[in-house]
Amino acid sequence: MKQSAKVAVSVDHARVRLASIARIAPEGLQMLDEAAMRARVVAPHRDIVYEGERIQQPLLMLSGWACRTRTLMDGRRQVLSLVLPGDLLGYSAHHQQTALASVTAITGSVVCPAPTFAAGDDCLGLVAAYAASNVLDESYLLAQITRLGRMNALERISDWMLEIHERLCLADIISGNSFQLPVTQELMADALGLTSVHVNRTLQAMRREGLLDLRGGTATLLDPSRMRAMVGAVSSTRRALPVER
Amino acid sequence: MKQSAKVAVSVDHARVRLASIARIAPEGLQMLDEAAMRARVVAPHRDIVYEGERIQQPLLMLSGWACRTRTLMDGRRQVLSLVLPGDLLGYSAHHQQTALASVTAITGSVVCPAPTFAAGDDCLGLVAAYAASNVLDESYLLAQITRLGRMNALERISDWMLEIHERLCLADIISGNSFQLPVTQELMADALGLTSVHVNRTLQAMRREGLLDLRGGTATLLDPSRMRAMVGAVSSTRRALPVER
DNA sequence: CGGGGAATTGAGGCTTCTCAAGCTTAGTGG
DNA sequence: CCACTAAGCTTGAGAAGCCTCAATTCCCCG
Repeated sequence: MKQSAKVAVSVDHARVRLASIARIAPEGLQMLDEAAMRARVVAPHRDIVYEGERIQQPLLMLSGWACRTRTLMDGRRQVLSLVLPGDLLGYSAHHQQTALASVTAITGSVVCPAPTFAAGDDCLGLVAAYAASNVLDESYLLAQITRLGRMNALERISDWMLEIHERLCLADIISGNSFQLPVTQELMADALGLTSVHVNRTLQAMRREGLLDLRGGTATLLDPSRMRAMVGAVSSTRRALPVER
Repeated sequence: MKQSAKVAVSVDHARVRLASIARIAPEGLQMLDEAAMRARVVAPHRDIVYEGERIQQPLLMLSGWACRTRTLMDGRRQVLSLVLPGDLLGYSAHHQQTALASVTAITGSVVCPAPTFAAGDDCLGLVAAYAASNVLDESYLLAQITRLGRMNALERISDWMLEIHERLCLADIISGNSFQLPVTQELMADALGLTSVHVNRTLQAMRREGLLDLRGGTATLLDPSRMRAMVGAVSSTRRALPVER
C-alpha cells in the first residue's frame, strides 16, 4: 500500500451507499474497513478491469469515477455506465467468467476486493446489499437504453445528470444541486451517443434556458424539477429501491 | 392448466438453452419437466410481468417471444430486450423487489415458475445455469446500449439480427440462416431506437444489397459473414460464454 | 368480400454529424 | 516569468441521416 500515501483511502462513501440500499450489521460494515486495507490505487485513464480478462474476485469502488466502455473495431466508443463510489464490479459474474467490458478510471480511483462469503451465510447483510446493488445497476442499464433509444440530446443530458445527481446523493457524496463532474464533453458524448460538438451546443442551450450550468468541472442543476418534468422518465433508484428510504 | 390444451407445453428449447450454458445433472433437467406442469399460457400483447409489480418468483420462458419494455410519459416506447425460450425473468431480483420493466408477450407464450433451491444447494447445476443465463442477459443489454449509442440504422438491424440468430441457435430453435421473426417493423423500430418508416427503408436497402431478406414473418440472413464484418462488434454469446462450446 | 393492421411510398424538415478552424486553459520547460 | 504545448472547449458552415406527416397499397383474417 505504498501508493496510498498519496490518496486517503476512505470507505465512507461506499459504506453509506451500501447501507442506504440494505440493512447491514455493524460487523458487516467493519468488514469493509478490513477489505480497504487491501485497496489498490488506479491512475486516471488506466483500466481497472480489462475486457475479456478472467474475473478473479468482485471489486468494490471506494473512491473516484470510472466508466465501463465498449469499443467497436473502427474506434467508435460507447460508455456503458459510470462506476461511482460504493459500486461493485464483477459481482454477478465472478465464477469462471470473463469481464464483459473494460472498466477505465476517469479520475484517480481506489478499489478494493469486495468482502465475500460462503453462499447462504449472510448474517451481516452484505450479500443482500450486493444483490440490491446489482438490481440498481441493471436499472441504470435499462435507463441508459431508454435514453439512447428514445430521447433527444437535451433529454439525454438532463436524464443523465439527474441520474448522476441521485447516485451521488445515495453515496452521500453531495447534498445540494451542485457537484463535481470530472468528465470531458467528449466522454459525455460517448456516454450519450452523441458527438462532443453537439454536446457542447446542447449544454450552451441548457445554460441559456436556465436548466443546467456546467463549467470548470462543476455541474449545477439550476432547475431540477423542470428537468425532471422534461424527461418523462421515472428515477431508476426509485424503481429499484421502492421500499427503502 | 386448461388453456394449455391449445398450446403444446414443451420444455425442449428451454432445456437445451440451459444445458448449453452450464452443465446440468439429469435430475436437474427433470425438475424442468415438473416445473412445466405449472406452466401458464400468455396471449399475444398480454403482459407477463407488470412494471412495478412485486416479483413473486422467477419465471422461465418455455416457448414464444416476449419483450421487456419501458414507456415514457408521452408514449414513446423502448424495447429493452427480447425474451426467448429458455430465458429467465426476474431471477436476479426476486427478493423483495419490484419489476424494473414490463414484459409483454409478442406471440402466444408459455412460462412456468423456475425451479428454485435453497442457496448453496446446487448439486444439479441449475443455479449455475441461472447465473450463466444472467451474465448472458447482461451481455445482451450491453450490446443493446452499444447498438443504440454508436451504430447507424443499417448496423443496428444487422447486429440485432445476428444476435437473435445466435440466441435462437443456442436454444436449438433453428439451425440454418433462416428463421421465423414474429415481429412487426414497428416493434423493431422500438427496439432499435428508430421509426418504423426508417426501419422499412433500411430493410429494403438491405434486401437490395443482398444482406437480409425479411418477408412474411421469415428472416433470412443472406450473407452473415458480410453482416458480421460490417458490424464491428463481437458476439455477445462469445463474450459471456468464453469457455463452453 | 370487407375490415384492419401492417407495410410501403413520397415530400419536406429538423436534429445531429462532419470537418475544420480558432480559442481558452493548465501544465511544462527554458 | 514567459513562451510553448496539448488537451479541451467553442464556433461556423454544410451535409447526411433520420423523422414527421400523410397517403396508398398489401395482406391476413373473419
